[in-house]
Amino acid sequence: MIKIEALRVFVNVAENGSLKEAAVQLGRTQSALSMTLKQLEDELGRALFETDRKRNLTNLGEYVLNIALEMLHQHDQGLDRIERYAKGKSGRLRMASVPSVAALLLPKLLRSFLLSSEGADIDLVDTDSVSVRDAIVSGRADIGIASAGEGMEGLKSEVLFSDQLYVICLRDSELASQSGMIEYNMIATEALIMNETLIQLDHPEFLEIASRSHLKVRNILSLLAMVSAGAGITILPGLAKVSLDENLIALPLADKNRVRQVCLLTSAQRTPSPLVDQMANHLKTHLPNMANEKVNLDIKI
Amino acid sequence: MIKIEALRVFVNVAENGSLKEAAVQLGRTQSALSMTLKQLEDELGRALFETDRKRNLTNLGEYVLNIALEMLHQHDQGLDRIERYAKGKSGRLRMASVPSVAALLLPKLLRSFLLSSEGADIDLVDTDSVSVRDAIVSGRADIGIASAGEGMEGLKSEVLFSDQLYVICLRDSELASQSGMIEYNMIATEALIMNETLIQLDHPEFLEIASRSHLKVRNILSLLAMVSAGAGITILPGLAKVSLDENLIALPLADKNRVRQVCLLTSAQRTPSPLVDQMANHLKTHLPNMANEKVNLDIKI
DNA sequence: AAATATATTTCAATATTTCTGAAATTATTG
DNA sequence: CAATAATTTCAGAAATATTGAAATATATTT
Repeated sequence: MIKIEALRVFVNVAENGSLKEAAVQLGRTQSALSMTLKQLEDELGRALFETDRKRNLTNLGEYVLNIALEMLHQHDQGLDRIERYAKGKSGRLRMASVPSVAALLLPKLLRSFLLSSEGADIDLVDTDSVSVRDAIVSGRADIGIASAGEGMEGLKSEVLFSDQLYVICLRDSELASQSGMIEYNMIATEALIMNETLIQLDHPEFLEIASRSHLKVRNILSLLAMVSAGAGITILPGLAKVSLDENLIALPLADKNRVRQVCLLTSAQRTPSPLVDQMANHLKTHLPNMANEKVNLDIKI
Repeated sequence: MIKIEALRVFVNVAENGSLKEAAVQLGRTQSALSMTLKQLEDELGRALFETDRKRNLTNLGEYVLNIALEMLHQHDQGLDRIERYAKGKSGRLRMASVPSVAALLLPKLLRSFLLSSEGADIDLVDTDSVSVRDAIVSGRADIGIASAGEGMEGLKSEVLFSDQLYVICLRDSELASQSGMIEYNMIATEALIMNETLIQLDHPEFLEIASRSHLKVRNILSLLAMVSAGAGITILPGLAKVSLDENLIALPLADKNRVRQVCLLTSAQRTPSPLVDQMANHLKTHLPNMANEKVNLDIKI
């Protein structure tokens, strides 16, 4: 059986025109190469070189050189593809993320990820947490970033970071003049504009306030515009408040138990592709710090 | 280092969904395959199958299966091409032959040769012996069939068969009524039409006769037409006389020493391609018999 | 053309890799 | 949960590949 390594030896010797040189390059003895070539010639039934000096190829040698070059190229390329894929450096990765993370943290994170993995294709979709979970369960996405929630059927979830909640109101409002954390009773009389994050909040006092709200806005820009226009106040996770209008202010909520848990989601059924693992690790090691930096940086402003 | 044989094992196991089956097909023990796969997974750093039962592939397994199938196909095809070429079953072969052999013997011979060697391309050119030799020396042809002659510089030559010479004359001529072999003195008074073969004839008596000839015709059909028309007689090798006109007859020449030697010619410089060797062997084993059959068959008619 | 230098092959010992058979372990199925 | 089937593990055996030294062959120089 002709071995690919024998062809590699032959190509090397043929291109060097000498066993000696090839032996150095391949890190083997002359005699090892000599025997390999002999065996190859035996298997072909004819000589590959005109004399035992390896300067000139026979007709067969020329032919084998051509084919072998092609074979080795294809072979090495195939192995490279397999190895890159196995190391999570190539492949297709479909991500789904809530908008705040997608907009504020992922751009920088994905840039660094793509630098280390030439050949990876990433599709990023941003939607609300429910849709993110659904995308993972149904197989439309490989990896998700969303707040913790019910319906964890078939999902593997891991907390990436916790996001403190803030009350967003007009800078010149009465509420803004309060010092310290905001207790629920302090916003009991305010008009609360609901949003997706708040649906998870289950503190009894809050539920009471929420039940009196008649406005729910999904899109963050619209939500903040509403607050700017004096339509009421809202509550948002720290990340979502990074670029507030001049006339708005974010006041930390006193209830430290009710925070948004931002989770990494993957399918519990299928084994992750190497690229998914790679990305999961990348997210787990970098996202928490990035989130903290982002939120703290903003607080100081 | 990932070995091609490990990929072959993997593909076989993945397609069978079981080690047991694959072990039978590959003629190896289960444990051998198990170890090969383990080693492959170690090299990739991750599992190829979901469990140790080989029914379901991981994401990586699927990917490797696809690439490996392609790699194995290319590899096996490459080896096949090399082996076919080495065995003289493929390649390009340029032949040059004198017309008599090309027209009477080669059709059948090439047909049988091509049957045993799918993938061989043959170019056949027919010209006179001098041009055949030139084509070989100059590298325009790989193998030649021509009568022996001077200018053997750079040529390797081997006699394939000897061709008895015949006098060709009108059936109702005076010469035709002679019984037995034809001696030179019997044609001394005839008008001799020269042709390429006769240039090699160096018997003194013949040279004398030839010196009185004023007509040389190269093309055999024209030559025979001349004789038919009563322009004179000529002398041809046995092979050339296989399909004489009704009104012509071939009489064997008495001078047994002056025969046409039909030779196999190859270059003495370059090593022959496997296909050249193959064809040379084919010619050496089959042409002599075919030539005899052809000539004898004709004599009985 | 002999002498010297260079390259390759050969050979037997050794190292490495691969394979096997039996026992142990792990999944699957009724 | 037992019974069966499949796979893994392990140590020894077999097959392959590699080495170093000597022999042989080929180039170069004088």
